[in-house]
Amino acid sequence: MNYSRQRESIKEYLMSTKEHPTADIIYQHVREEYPKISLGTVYRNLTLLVEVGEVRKISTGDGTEHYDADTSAHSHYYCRCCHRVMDLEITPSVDQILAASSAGLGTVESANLLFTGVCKECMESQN
Amino acid sequence: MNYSRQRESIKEYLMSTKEHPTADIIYQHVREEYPKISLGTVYRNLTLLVEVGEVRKISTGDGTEHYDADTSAHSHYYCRCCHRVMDLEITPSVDQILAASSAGLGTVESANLLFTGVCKECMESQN
DNA sequence: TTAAAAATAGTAATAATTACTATTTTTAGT
DNA sequence: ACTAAAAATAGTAATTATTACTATTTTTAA
Repeated sequence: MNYSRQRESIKEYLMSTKEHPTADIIYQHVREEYPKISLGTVYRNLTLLVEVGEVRKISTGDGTEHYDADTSAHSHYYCRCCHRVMDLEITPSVDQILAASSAGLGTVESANLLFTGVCKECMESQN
Repeated sequence: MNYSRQRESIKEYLMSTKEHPTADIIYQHVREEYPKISLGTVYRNLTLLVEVGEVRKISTGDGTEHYDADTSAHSHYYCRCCHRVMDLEITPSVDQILAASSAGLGTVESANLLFTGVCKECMESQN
């Protein structure tokens, strides 16, 4: 994998935010630095970065994928109302991961725990 | 929500399988009983059933959603090679769920733990 | 039995993502 | 620095999953 400024910019933006943005949001931001970048480039690089483990993909089921440059073990909280993804410090316990990998299933490359609910802000604006 | 034979057939098929099928697979199966059912009907009913809590949606990030009529607390193992979703008996611990709901985030309606890796069968066929 | 409400089939539309290709950028060796 | 091969890009077209729309059919409750 060769260096590319566009990929660096994508990484930089992702590392600077805690928003767990979608490909399109990332595109909009990177466009400020590289106005000619194409959405395909964003997608291709996100896929690459996920493959080499520098970025995490978060699937909430809301119709589009979210991305996170924080690859440390942590979980997420998804609000089905405002569609935001927030960090949680808790992580799947080692017990659980071991139970899975020793269950004879195969390799376990990642374990993601996703909580879904309605966040405080959304409840206050009574949706 | 009124009764419909198509919705019953969807539920019936989902309850009969452990395959965690996608909307399209469900469509193909229900079509054997109701050849005129449309894919839109499958989608609409799946969305409804998820809303009332009779069906679980499983987002693996493989480009399409998977569905499961087993709503008991359990986790899943996803093989990124053959794209199958398998059941795991382990569930997110009560501690984790409480930690999340008491973290002042909002309501916690569901907690899903998803393991991803390469399953035994796929490793044997050396992919 | 009947009329209102809900659901359906069939089709069109949308939105996210991937594929393709000619051009540009990066890299490794000179 | 110079250059050729390899990799990456922009721009666009194509694909795929999902949703929206509408005229017709089914379900339900009186």
